[in-house]
This record gives sequence, structure tokens and C-alpha cells, in this order.
Amino acid sequence: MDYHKPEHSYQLNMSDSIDKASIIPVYYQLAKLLEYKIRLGEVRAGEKLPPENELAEKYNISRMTVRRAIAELVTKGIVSPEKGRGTFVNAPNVQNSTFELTDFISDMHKRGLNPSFKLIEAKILKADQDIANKLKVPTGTRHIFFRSILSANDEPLVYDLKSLPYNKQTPILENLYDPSLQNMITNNADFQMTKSLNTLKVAMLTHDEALILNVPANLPAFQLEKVIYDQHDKPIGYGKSLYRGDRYQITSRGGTWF
Amino acid sequence: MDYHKPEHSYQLNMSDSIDKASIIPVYYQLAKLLEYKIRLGEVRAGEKLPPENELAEKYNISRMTVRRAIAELVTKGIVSPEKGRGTFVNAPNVQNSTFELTDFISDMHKRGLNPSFKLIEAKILKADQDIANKLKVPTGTRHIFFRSILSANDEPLVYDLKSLPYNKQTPILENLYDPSLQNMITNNADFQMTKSLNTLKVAMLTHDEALILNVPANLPAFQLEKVIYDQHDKPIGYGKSLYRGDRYQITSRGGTWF
DNA sequence: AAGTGGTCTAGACCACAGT
DNA sequence: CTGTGGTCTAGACCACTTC
Repeated sequence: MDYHKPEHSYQLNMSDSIDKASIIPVYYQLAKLLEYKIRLGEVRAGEKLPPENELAEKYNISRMTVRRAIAELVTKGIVSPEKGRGTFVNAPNVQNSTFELTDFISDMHKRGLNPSFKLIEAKILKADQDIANKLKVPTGTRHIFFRSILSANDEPLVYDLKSLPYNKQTPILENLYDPSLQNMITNNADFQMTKSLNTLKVAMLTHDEALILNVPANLPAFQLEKVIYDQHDKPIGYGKSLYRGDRYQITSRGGTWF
Repeated sequence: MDYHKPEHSYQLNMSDSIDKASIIPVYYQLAKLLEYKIRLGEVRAGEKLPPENELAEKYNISRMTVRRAIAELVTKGIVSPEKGRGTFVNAPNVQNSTFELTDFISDMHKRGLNPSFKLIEAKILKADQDIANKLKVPTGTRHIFFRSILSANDEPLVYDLKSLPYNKQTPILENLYDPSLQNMITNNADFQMTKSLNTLKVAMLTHDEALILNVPANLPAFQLEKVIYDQHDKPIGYGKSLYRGDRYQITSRGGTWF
């Protein structure tokens, strides 16, 4: 019995040819064609794709176009070219998974929920040891501190704390309207490029935090910490977000196909 | 006062030119050059890069090479080309963060720890409602069930549960040696392409789970659930991993720069 | 030496956006 | 209509791998 060959046919009924007259780009057609052949097992993991020259000749297209097609598969992680040797089909990798944490508002929209935002408090504080460390400033330096609640369908979901270095040039008022770190970056033409360091932990909600989120204490939660740096690697914001563990989860798709 | 222009100079002292004789590819040189100019604010967010023609002429290189350079910036999320309009510099996005969960062994190695693996139990079970649901089989269908502990520096860190459809063709013994879902995929030539669905939650360790990990009960933990599908979208594995919340955290870098 | 991927060129035509 | 990015070609030379 040959159980390598699935009996049923696929929806895709691809012919082994390229339609140059099509509106669909040639490189895209070829990429799909190769992907299809790999899916069918015509070229298996560890084996080589036909050389670029050969593909170009076979389908009557230029080698550059072939390369563009292969580049598509490379970015998808399906194949890996090796200089002087050939382009090899990767074994499906199912071990890795990538979780995206986007901003709360779009995240909730994507989940079909109605997000809202409430600022609890905004004040100027002197940096304690912890904050001084995060913002790389001396202790006692003044910074603006925000506390807010993010809700979905009027149910509190995230408790959010932010600290920004206090800067007389920066108007506080507009930050009150949207104190997201993103807003701060976007509205300040000083920041051409930024980077952020993110840490995801699990935490147990303290009594106070649970009270604010209107949940029982000792509920587990995601804790997302974010430090944002400007183009000179100077911290320009620190944020800590607590996501209710009973309501929030993150999903991702992985593998060789996306 | 012009606080847009930082007074101090950068380490990079890039000349506004391309060295065609260099071993460094021209497209790479140009990509770095453009990135540098954006970083300096020479082209700010929302503004256009010079047209491809112009860049090609200015640096005496072909337009295809210019495009290759710009493609680098596109994949980094720094610019976005718009057909017929130009190539625009993106505002730094600091909201999104991407967390990678790789396999335990390489993850621990990367963290400089010494990983080890212990199989607690492997047995054949009949699927209960939950497992039947995950593996999309009728309840009562036999499946292989694995329980194991993953440790770093001999300290239990992850409690891992796996269920695979029972298949007489699949030798169990090799799975006992390395019962990772990845191993199962790699060793089975039937699977050309696979996909996985991953869910990350927070959970409270039950008494039993805590006992196995040798930690106090009610410790919060990451719970990673993974369902793997073959190329026909048939589930071929279900896994649940509990990561000690007091010892495990995930970090990522984000922003316009990686 | 032969095969293979990596880079690069100097054109070309197209589709779309803005005038 | 002009400017712009998107696609494609038919070559070329190089560096690396394998024989």
C-alpha cells in the first residue's frame, strides 16, 4: 500500500505551466506552482528545487523572475537557498510560534468587541528606584505617571500604567486625551526611529489591581512591560499592562504555511 | 532653538555615496544609507523617499538595484511604497510586539541554561470529550498520551502533555526517545507541509501540576496549547505546556528597528 | 571544470495617481 | 500627460560547492 500518495485530489488543479498573458504576475504564479509541488510531495523536505536556470528555461521566463518567485518561498520559510549548492526544501517547522501583541484598540476590534478607555489618574511624580532604573534617570527626577483602564464591551480587561519623562516642552494635555506610548511617538517629530523592549510575564493580581479591574484577587494575569527608546537609545517611556487572565488569550498560526 | 537636530554626531559617519568596488553589495549599502538618512530625520515620517529613478541616477546604479535596497527597508517596516505615488517613510510603530516561542531546548540554550528532558509516562488512552474535540476524532478513539517534564539546570520548568492519534504504522519507540511534536513531523515523510494553531493563556497550576513541577500550588503559569494539522487539515497532534510563571518570561524587541 | 546561487545592468512596458 | 512604482527580460560576472 502506498500511503504516501493521498487518494483525494486537491481543490487546486494547477497545470504545470505559467500564463504570461495573465494579469497575475509571473513570479507569483511560479511561487504558487512550486509551493503546490512541495505540498504534493513532488519535492520533499531536504531535497533540492530544480536549479534556477532550469526553471527559467522550462517555463520560458527570465532567471530574475525565477529568483523573485523563490524569494517568496524563502520569506515563507518553505525553502532555503544555499550558495553553490542549490535551493533546499525545509522540513516543516511546527515548533516555533509567533505571538503578536498589537495595540488594545485594534486588537479588540479584530475580536469583534467594543473597546473603551478610561484615564483614572495622571500626575507628576518623583522617580523611585524602580522607575529611575527603567527610564535611566536619577532617582527623584520628575516624570508623568498615568493610570488607566481599558475595557471591552464595558468590561474592564486591562489595567495600564505608564511613566514618561517629564518634559516642559511636551504638552501634557494631548497626552491626557490619548496617553498611549504610540501617540507620544507619532506626535513628536523628534522621533524618527524608535525601538522597544517588551517583556511578557505572568503575574498574580494584587488586591488593589484586582479591585480596579473588578475581579477577585489572586487572579492570574498577563503582564506586559514595555520600554521605548528613541534613536539615541534613551528611554522615552515605560509601560506596564496587566491583562485579565480569565478573559484574555493570545493565538497564533504557525508552521510552514501561513 | 532647534531641538530637532541632535548636536552630537553618530558613530556612523556615512558618506552619501556608494562604493561599487566594495565587497558589500550595492543594494545593501544603499539600504543602510537610506536607513541612516531616515534615522537622522533627513526624510521624516510621512514624507517621500526620492523616486527610484532619481536614486538610480544619483548613485549611478541600476533601478533594479535601487528597488532591491528599498525592498530591504520594506521588510523592516521602515517604508511603504505606493504605486503611482512614491515610497513613504512610516511613522515608528512601537505598539506592536512580537513574541517568539521556540522549542524548549534551543530556547534554554539561548538563555545559557542546560536543558534536560524526562518522560514521566506514555500510554494509550481512549479519547475523552476534550481530546476527541481537539484531534477531531470520535470519543473513545485510541490515542497515545505523553507526559513529561522539561528542566533547565535540573530545575523543573515546564510540564508537558501531548496526545497523538494512535497509528499502528507509527512506531512508538522512537517517540519515546523524543516525543516532541516536531520530531514526529520531521520523521514522517507523509507530512510535506503542516500548520499549527497556538494559544497562549495564563493558568493557575493545580495541586497535581504544582507537585510535579515541585512548586507551591496556585502558582501562575503560561499555558501554551498547540494543535498541529497536516496538509489535509487533519489534526495530527495536540500539546499543552505549562511554564512556571515565576521562572519564565518572554522578551522581544520591537519598533522600527530590529 | 562544471554547476549553482548572488549580484548587477540597461533597458522595456505596464498600471496607477495626480495634474 | 507626466511621474511613479510593479513587473520582466536577456544578458553578465562573481563566489562558492562539488566533482
